[in-house]
Amino acid sequence: MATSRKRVGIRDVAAAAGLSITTVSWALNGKGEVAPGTRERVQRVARELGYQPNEAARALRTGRSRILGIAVAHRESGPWEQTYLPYYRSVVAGAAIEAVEHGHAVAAIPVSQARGLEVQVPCDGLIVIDPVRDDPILAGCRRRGIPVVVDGRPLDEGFGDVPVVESDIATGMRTVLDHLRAAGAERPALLTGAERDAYTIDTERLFHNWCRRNDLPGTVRRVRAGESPVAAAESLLDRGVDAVHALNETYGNALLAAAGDRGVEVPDRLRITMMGERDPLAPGNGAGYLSLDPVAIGAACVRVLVAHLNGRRPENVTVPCRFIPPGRTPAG
Amino acid sequence: MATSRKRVGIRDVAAAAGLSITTVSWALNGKGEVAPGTRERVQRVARELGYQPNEAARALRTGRSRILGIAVAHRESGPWEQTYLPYYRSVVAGAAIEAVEHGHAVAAIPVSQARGLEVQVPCDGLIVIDPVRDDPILAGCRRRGIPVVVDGRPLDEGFGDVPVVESDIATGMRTVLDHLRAAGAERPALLTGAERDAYTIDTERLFHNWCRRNDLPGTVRRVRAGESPVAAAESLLDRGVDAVHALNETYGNALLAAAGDRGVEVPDRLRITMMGERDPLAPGNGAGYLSLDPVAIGAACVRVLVAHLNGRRPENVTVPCRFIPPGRTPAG
DNA sequence: GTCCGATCCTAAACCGTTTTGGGTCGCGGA
DNA sequence: TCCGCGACCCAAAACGGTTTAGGATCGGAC
Repeated sequence: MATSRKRVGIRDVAAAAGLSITTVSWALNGKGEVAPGTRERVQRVARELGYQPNEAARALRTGRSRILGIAVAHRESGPWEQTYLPYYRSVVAGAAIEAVEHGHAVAAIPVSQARGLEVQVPCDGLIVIDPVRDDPILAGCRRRGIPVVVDGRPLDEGFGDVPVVESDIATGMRTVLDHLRAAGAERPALLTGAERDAYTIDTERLFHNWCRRNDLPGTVRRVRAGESPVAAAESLLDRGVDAVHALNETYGNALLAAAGDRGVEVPDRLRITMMGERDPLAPGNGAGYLSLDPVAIGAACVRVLVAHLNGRRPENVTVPCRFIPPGRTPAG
Repeated sequence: MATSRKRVGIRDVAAAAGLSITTVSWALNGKGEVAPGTRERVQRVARELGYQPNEAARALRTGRSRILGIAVAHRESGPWEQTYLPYYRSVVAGAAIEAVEHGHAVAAIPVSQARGLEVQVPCDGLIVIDPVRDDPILAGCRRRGIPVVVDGRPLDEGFGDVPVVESDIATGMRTVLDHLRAAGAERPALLTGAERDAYTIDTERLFHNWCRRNDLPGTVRRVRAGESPVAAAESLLDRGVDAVHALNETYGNALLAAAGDRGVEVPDRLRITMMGERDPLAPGNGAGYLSLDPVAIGAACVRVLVAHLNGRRPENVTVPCRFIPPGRTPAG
């Protein structure tokens, strides 16, 4: 073993087969005109020598690295990790699985608020999740001319040409709120956050509109920065609401905890729904879940990006949410 | 806008600055001897021109792509998705966050049982999760001479030299079982699976040993292939056990469901623990969790791999598990 | 016999960097 | 004056593939 220190390159294969490197390249990649017998022989020799093409060289020449970058925010603090990180993970997983169908791999590239992409890697296109205002990544990609798709409505003007993959939270919110109402809600509430991102703003707006349309009083409680979500949940329950939708799983769990503390039965006396992932097979906890279906979103991003790479005109996509109604409560 | 169709390369910067490309490369990368004023000027020109180096070319020349591959299994079927996929996601997330500290990105590369890596990308090293017997990926990496680290004991002989990152389930299982005993268990049981992988085998062995050491009768129930986990859980409860540890979250959830069905209170009349992730902030469901801490494992894999890349002798690492004791049950 | 197209193959250019091995210049010491 | 030396910079050679442009061979049609 350890036949030689150097890696075996296409030249070695050509020499061993007594052919030119062009012919070897053609034979292995199925291009050009090569006699069937020759092709077969080349493949056998390559296999015997254990030849593996240098992907960097190939990427340089062809301009394609077969890598799709996905910019994942890299904050470690507090509630963020509870709510967004799981989302990102699932998007990456969905993207990775879809990408392989198109011959690509997915590279998770951490980004920081300040510097944008933390590390430069060769990639054919980039998926940007939740772009921020004046997003340095979008600007960078535009400069470098690499195709982008964003998940979540971009806040900046001037990026009207980048394709967008979005969750259909309009329909999702309607489903959830209709569910709450059908379950008997008369005083619905929303437990939301102080952050003014597109998702929060949209959720609040949809809640307001739904309440107005249904002629119901809508209570909105924002968890202030630094405030304990459980405390906020308790103060909300004090206001006599009978159904609450939570912006994310952190807030939803806070509601469940607050309800548990004061012995309010879920979902019989208090209906709770929240945005978040939930394993449908896990024992129910009385709450309903509206899942953004991040795996589907990741997959959709990849499809749009690959279409873009292949020169097809990319189109915006909306991904339906999944509603998981409350299951049976555990332990009786 | 659209000043030119071609991307701006280092030659353009050199021309604009009236220097050679060598000097530009040195100025931008902080190598060689360049007059401070010149360096500054180059940086300014490069910024003005929006120069971004071609990473593929750089990777070809330097032999480093700054990408760490992570081979994630890509099966979609049944219980696998419930238990292993979340684990992989978290490993990838942990690896990505750690990798950026070392200037690398992490590429998730799906693998198939048959073909091994599904797509070839340039990467400096590879993390292989749960290597299988006669693993084609390990063999491929050995041929190509690219560094590997595996998570989970490799089953093959002949790979004694690849560094291993492992969960310390020996200590973890002791913690869990000691917890069950302290909570009053007298007839402990293990709900395990039919798969004969290293993790299952080890878990069963550790359970047996612990029971023998503690002079307690140990009941083992394997969920057969195709059998419903809930049915298996019920048949186990029929045997009069008072504490059960489950191999994974699927089985643990089945136990919770079975207990709920027959009105057995958890954890008062039946103690349940399981391997699996659990958000410590989520409302408790009465079960204890032993987390493999996949985020920490991903991070450890990256550290070991980077050490390997930098020529340091890589060492095996064991990552402690995290035990999350049962929280309060929801809704009272 | 010559011309032609089909078929198989080759030499060389190319992709955009990094790195090697000097080259030039000005200055101080012998 | 000449040499050595440090500081600064440059031309050209890698890196390892893919692709282009073209050369050789051969059978068949005229």
